[in-house]
Amino acid sequence: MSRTADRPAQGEALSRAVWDVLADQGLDRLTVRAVAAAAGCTTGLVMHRFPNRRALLVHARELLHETTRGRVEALEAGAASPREALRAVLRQGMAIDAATARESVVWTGFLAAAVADEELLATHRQNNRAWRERVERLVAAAAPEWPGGRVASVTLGLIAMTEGMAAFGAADPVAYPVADQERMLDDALAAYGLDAGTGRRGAP
Amino acid sequence: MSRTADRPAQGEALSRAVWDVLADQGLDRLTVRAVAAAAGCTTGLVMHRFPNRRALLVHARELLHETTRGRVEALEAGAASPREALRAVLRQGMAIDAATARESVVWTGFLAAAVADEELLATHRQNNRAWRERVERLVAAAAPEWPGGRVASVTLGLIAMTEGMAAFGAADPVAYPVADQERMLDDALAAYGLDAGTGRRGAP
DNA sequence: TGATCTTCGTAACAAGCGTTACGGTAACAT
DNA sequence: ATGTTACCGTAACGCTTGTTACGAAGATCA
Repeated sequence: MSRTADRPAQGEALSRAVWDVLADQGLDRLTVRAVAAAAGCTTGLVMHRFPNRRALLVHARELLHETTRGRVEALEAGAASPREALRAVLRQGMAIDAATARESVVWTGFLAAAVADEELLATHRQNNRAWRERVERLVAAAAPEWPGGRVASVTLGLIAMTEGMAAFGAADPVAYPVADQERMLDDALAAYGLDAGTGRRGAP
Repeated sequence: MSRTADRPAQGEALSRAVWDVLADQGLDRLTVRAVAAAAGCTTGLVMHRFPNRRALLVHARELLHETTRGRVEALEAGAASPREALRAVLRQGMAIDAATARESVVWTGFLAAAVADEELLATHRQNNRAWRERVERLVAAAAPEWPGGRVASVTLGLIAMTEGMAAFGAADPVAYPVADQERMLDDALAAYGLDAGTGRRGAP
């Protein structure tokens, strides 16, 4: 990287470098030197843009949050019905392509790192609760006649299921192909009475 | 630890030390010195019992596998019916007490470490596939009339759900109390037609 | 064109890591 | 009681890490 190309492109390259190292080397290998090597620069530039190593972590954490949030909101806005919106949002939470599989790996890494890091743990809880509330709104819109208790329980089942599936699929894509993941989701939605085909629960 | 107390007790204390460090300090803090400090000895003893750091990891990994396998087999053997066996086995996979929550933390740590460790990744896939096959047998026994495709899909939904629930519950026990986890599991089993109350699917 | 300032590469530091080698001490056999 | 053996604490090595300080090179403006 030459001297002073342009700031935003450099910042983006650095973000991608952080993301790359985190995704295919793990969180404990996210060293300043590894990020510099992935970005094609030296540690001087990295330490000039980030005050310390922790700033790299929180930056990647925000990157993960913004990426998923943007995709989820686009899917939610572009869905034809509440039930299709619910399905699309849950689907992107699994490991259905290279991007989501990488996100699952990074997410798992942050979850593991949150054990010994109070700040990462706090942001995890905040994002996770926001995610649950979002899916709860989608479930409530997909089944307006349900009482709150059922909405909460079904939401919990769905987000836990997709989260676990993302972990499984990312760690063993051969054993958990995309078609199996999608069938699992559709079967679960149908079992809960949330399949898009039938308009309301119990209707033919 | 005094000199030459007795070998098995010392080995067990060392195993517990490895487990403790792993559970409440994370995998990247699992250093030889940290294990020695947790066991109340020096690094000399640790390096005498384990050839290198990796041996600590594989030891803890086997410990995790043996612990869960023993508990699962005991629950399966002591269950009154196939459906109760299924429920009991799935229930222990969530974060329902201090022990299972710790196991979930350790499991997440190993999953995150498997990103950059081919051997850990291989053992993860092996254990995970064995786990899926076990639950598939339980589901098939709980619903003998189901075709294989439905057994596989429902099994996948159940193991993904409990795995994600374990991760959520371990990271945020306040937001995911045990009662909510159990209700989620029971609601899911009922939605799939696997609740213990009704003998067979659709029967009153 | 030359002064100045921002930008970033280079180099070094202390700290912590895995690992190894060595010496001392407890246990055991005779 | 004494020699032998196995066990384990001590200390050091080389390596990697985060972090800091310094200097050079290009951009900016007069």
